[in-house]
Amino acid sequence: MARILITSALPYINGIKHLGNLVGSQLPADLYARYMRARGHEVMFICATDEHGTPAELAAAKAGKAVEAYCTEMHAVQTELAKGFALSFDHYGRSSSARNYALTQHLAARLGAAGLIEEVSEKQVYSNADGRFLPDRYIEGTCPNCGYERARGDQCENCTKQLDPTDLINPRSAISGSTDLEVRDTKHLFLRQSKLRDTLDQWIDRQQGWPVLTTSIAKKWLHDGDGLQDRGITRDLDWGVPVQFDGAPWRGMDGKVFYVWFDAPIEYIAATAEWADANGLDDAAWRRWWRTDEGADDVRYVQFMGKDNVPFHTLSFPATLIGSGEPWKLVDYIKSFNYLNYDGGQFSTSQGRGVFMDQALGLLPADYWRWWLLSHAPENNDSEFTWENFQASVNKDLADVLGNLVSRVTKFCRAKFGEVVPEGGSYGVREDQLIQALGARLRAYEQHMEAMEVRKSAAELRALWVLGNEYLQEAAPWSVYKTDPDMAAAQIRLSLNLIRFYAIVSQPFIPQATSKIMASLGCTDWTWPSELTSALDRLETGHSFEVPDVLFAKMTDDQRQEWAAQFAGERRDA
RNA sequence: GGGCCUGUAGCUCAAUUGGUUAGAGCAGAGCGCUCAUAACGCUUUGGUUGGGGGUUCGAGUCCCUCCGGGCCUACCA
Repeated sequence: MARILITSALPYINGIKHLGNLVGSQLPADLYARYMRARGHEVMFICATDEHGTPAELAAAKAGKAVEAYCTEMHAVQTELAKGFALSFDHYGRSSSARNYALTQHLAARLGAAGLIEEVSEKQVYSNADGRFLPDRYIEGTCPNCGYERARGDQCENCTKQLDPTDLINPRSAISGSTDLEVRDTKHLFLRQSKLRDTLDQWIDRQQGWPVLTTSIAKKWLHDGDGLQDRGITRDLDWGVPVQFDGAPWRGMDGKVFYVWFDAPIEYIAATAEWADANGLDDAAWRRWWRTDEGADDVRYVQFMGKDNVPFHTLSFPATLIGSGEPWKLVDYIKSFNYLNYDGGQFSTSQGRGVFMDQALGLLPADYWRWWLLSHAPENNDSEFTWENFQASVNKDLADVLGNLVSRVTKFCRAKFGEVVPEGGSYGVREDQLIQALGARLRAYEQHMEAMEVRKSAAELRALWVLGNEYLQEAAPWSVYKTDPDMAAAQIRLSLNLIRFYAIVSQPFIPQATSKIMASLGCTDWTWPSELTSALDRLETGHSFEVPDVLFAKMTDDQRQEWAAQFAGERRDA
């Protein structure tokens, strides 16, 4: 039994996440966590809301709420949606927790003591009307290069030229539109990542089998231009972890907070501490996952994230942990994902384009979405959601191949033998062949799951389901029953056990439907079927069950058309 | 501009890293079955692997070039 620490990239607090966000981190992380638990490993699966930063403040202001209250509310909403999608976090924390404040400040102090923090004075644009400093991209104006009137302070979206906010003609606040802007001096802390460049480079080189997407992004940042740049880790904001605190190795940083990207990954650790607190456990309980000197040496740590998160997880966060000089557990494997597009364009939180988590659950049960998203996960390329593809996939895979198999077996049994595992007969050559075929495919499935090959795992799982239909067709118990009821009984006995087998191995993908199957079978033994022969004998003669309701109702053409139209534009309540 | 990824059947994707005749699912066609959610099974039609050139005994895979798609480029997160 191994110990596996799993973190999903933290969803940002400013609204409900769309399906692209979901499939990029939380959902595959959940798949892996569920699988590893099913295999009997000790798993710690951590996620949290990422609550700091300018967008959170603006979203709260837009909602007419104090930022803290807004975040509390949105955290509750996201927690419910996570439950709705059956995401099996051991803890779903908050980056605004007291634990994260303390740990962020602790690590910053350690970095300061190690000479890895530098104070830098900068000039930054301040908006009098908004009463805040503006990040570059929150300043709009006319591009000096192409004349585009809605160029942002960091880059012109029209001509793609890199800009400095002071380059803009007629600059204005993107928040209020105010032109009452001025350049002010402000002091910030920079993390001297450049001093750790070689250390990080060698650390990346030592990693085996990481996705190209992960390593290529890290290498690019390490070697592009002058190499890894130092990074500002503080901001002039109200909401966040205070930079000035007791014991801080710097002065004059009152009123500033740490940059959201500095404290967010630290929340992985802090959330584990929150987990311990929530369960009445002591510090040793969480430290054995994170401190290599306190038991984390044998932990395997896997992170899941979209590709936009990679630089922070391959460079900044490791720099923070390594630079602290303390024996924190570093990530062992980073599984990164490309983007999921929506019907010819990008999902967009700001534009309300695509299907969002709350809306999805309002249309269909979570398993439909889980299955489609995971079986089409954007592992090698960006992938695309279309309603046609979604309908075809879930109807065929879930309703026809799996759901209908459960239905035909249980209903046939009820009709001929009653709702009880029938006795009589014995397994023959055909049954042995089935068990052999199942074993081969199960091993392939296990290997893909271990390797976090999500799409391949889904394909292999589906192939396992197909074996059941093939067997049933060949065995034809409805026909055999007429001349040899005992043999038909044996065939159905195996088929009922086969359904249980499918429930167990499919659980990581479709936990809600598989729970229904197991409940119908009156079985609570979810032991992974490593020993196939005995696993397929688990439901014994005389064991009673109930025919389940239709597991997966099909998505109709009318629904598809209605939903495609409904989600063609922007969401109205955004 | 620079970097990375990518282009394979009508659609969505594979191809053990250069090795026999490029494979699956869906869609299409034909047959079978009648237990089942008009479900299932069997058979089958689809490919000059984006175009062109090169290396090699051998290229989907490596190199060059052109065309198309995507992402990143450090103050959104």
